[in-house]
Amino acid sequence: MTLAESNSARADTKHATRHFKLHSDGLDPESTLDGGQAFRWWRVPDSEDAPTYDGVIGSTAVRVTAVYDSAGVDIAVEVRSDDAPTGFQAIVTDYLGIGSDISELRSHFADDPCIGPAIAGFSGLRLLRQDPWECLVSFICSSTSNIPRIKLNVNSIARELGQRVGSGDADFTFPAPDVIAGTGEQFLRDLGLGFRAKYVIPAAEAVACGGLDLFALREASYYEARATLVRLVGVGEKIADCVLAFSLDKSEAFPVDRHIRRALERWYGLPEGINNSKASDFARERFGRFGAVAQQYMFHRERLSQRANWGGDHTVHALPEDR
DNA sequence: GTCCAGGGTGAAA
DNA sequence: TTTCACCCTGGA
Repeated sequence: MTLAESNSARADTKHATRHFKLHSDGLDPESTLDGGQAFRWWRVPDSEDAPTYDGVIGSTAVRVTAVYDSAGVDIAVEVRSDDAPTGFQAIVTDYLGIGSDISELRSHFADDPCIGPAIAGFSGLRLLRQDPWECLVSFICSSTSNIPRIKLNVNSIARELGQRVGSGDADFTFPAPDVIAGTGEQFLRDLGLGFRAKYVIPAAEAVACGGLDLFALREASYYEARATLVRLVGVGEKIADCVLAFSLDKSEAFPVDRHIRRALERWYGLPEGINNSKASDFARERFGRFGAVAQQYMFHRERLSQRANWGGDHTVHALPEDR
């Protein structure tokens, strides 16, 4: 759903349910919402017992909590905006990737040297289905950056140019392409985007004028969609693959960055120094339509292995267990 | 305080 | 195919 659609839907209902639960089959909010797919989710302080995140989906501010009950882990959603669009429960379900069958990934790759142990010990990581425009800008911002800074940049854009939809510090919509296009490169530089500012503006103009229809890429083939995205200045294969995987339904996309390349070299014997494009080809060949989710498990594992308290033996024992 | 790495890309060599 | 500049923030 586009921002415009969600805004018009919003006018229809003023009385959406403010609290609801979703059967998520064990979704883990931390790794899914704050694991590097999306950059506008914030951990609610002191929520160790029930990991809780605040964020905005479309034009609605929400609070997402992992609930542990007798039926297993489930997800509780609280609407923090004044109202929510019709069918908001379905919108959240869609956004969170609930319904994707993780058991199929397990059965196919249980014996995989890298992600086998990861999915055996930890099945809560899901692929989000984000808004393509926000996703595109987020990953343009990711170039030679780090996750804290990407979050800073993307949230600065929302705070300065989006509409307020809640009382929290980060409760803003992500601004539409024409709004961003109307500001200019210097404005984004002043927000701290650095050289990435000169990539965001042309992308915003292309989407705003209709020259680039991001939603149409959901219907296109993987290679066709990737070729389209890569035409944007500042969007190479890695960033295109992230947008394709996290917002455009391309489950075979396999973004390769320095971490993933290192993992592929270590676990699958790829020659050291192989270029990212070839590494991505190898992974797509190996993982097929599970590429995108496999890459997330790989990325998650690499991140954990770098944290001191997770040790460095890279075994299943170094991974968090299902609760 | 300094130093350095960080979910890359595009242009030049 | 390889090398380098591009911005600048957070953490060591």
